[in-house]
Amino acid sequence: MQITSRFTIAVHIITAIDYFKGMYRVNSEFLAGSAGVNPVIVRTVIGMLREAGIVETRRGAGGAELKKPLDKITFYDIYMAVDSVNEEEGLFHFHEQPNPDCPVGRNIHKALGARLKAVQKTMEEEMKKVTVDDVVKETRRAIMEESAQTIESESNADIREEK
Amino acid sequence: MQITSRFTIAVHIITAIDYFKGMYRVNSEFLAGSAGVNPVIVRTVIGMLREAGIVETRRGAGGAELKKPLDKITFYDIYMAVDSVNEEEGLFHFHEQPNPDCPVGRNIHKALGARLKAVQKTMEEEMKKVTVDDVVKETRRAIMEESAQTIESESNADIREEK
DNA sequence: GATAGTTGTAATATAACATATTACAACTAA
DNA sequence: TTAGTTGTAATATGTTATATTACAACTATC
Repeated sequence: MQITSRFTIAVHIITAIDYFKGMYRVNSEFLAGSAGVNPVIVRTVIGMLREAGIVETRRGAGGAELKKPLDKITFYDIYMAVDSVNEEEGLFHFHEQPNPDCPVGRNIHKALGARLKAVQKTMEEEMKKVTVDDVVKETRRAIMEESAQTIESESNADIREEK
Repeated sequence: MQITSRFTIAVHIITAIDYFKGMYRVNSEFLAGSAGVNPVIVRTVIGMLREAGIVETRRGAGGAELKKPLDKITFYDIYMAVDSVNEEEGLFHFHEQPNPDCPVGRNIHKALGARLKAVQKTMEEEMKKVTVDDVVKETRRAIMEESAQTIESESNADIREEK
């Protein structure tokens, strides 16, 4: 099982909001086109990012913009914002009915649960060390290299642009 | 989304195999009763643990036993054995159709994927540090405390036993 | 202030996947 | 030979994520 794609969609959205700001009206339709998902999903994810104070949106006119500098938005912030993992249940799925009539069944949960929580914590701490800025910078670099190659190959000027 | 309960079931099974060895015939039915899951699930999980060289089973007579000492079985071993996370796809679910006509859409995957893989790696390294022995020891301690309390309270001798 | 375009959200549908269940052939200890 | 068990396939059920449809609330702009 995997952590919801809302997480990677959120990172994509934030990156795109930053990249296209000023160039396009960055609304849910536009972002949905970039990420290849449904506009309603984008609105849902953006709604969650808004509640977390990461983006700002406007009805009517449309368009989203960032409320925090990229290097202050960690993977953990996003992970929490989009409810990547159920708060109560945690990352690991427990089998729910260990037999209370069995000594192992009624006593393992505590020992196991504590250790799984610790593993999850380790992962989350690691996510605090990564920011969207890291992704944006590398993505921008990749885009530049891409166009550099196009020029290098002296092919022609049909540089593809997003619609 | 969560990591499959096969993982916690596997830890439970290994713990129970150790705890009840010699006392009961530890077959899939018995273990299913302890963990509160279907016997076929137990057989499936045990099958995966067998392929990983962690347990041994016998047809006919039934019963499973451990092939490795508890302190040599790490959470990571089990996590890998029961395919907790899809080998190719990883822990994080990527939105699969980022728009190739969009510079962000066709360039973000690499930067984002590398960082998610690193996070996953951190988690897995942490899982290598925990062994089933840790869980078994604490569970045994809990069981002892439990019966100590029963004696302490001088209630009576109706110490519950697994069926 | 009417209009056109957008967000926020509910309701529902579809798809994907995990777990449960049924069934039975292969096997083994006694 | 028998009784009991494993291994596994096939199928059912349940749960969750994502997609889709629909529309009221809202806002910039003409």
